Amino acid sequence: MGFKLRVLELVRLVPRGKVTTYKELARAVGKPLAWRAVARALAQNPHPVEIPCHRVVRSDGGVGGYSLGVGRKIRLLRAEGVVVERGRIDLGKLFFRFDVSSSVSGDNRSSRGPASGRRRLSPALS
DNA sequence: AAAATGACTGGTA
DNA sequence: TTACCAGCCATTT
Repeated sequence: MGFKLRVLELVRLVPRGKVTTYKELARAVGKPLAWRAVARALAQNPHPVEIPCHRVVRSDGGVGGYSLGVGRKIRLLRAEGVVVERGRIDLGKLFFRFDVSSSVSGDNRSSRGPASGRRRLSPALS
């Protein structure tokens, strides 16, 4: 099975109303530094809406790209309840983390703490 | 075989 | 805060 297929399989596990990142996905497949390749794999997604690749966003909270157009991606996300404002998503609340314990070869190691750490949403709002 | 590519990332300016 | 830049890696030239 190729890298591409593993990525697509994982993306199917992201629940509605939540999002994950290219980076997180890369780690989930066992290649923490391959986010670029992950993005490429998603771009090759043969079935855009069926396989929820629109639930994969940037680590900085940005929406990221989409083969059918970013506008379409945002629309899909909102339809699932994801709040997208000023082109940003609050990963602090909607970030979905893969359960590493149930996959891939043994090289997992602690990599990261809980839900804190990423986030980059502007505090200044109004 | 070697170089370029891209739905990215994190650090610096 | 936004802008730019080097680094990353499976795939494609």
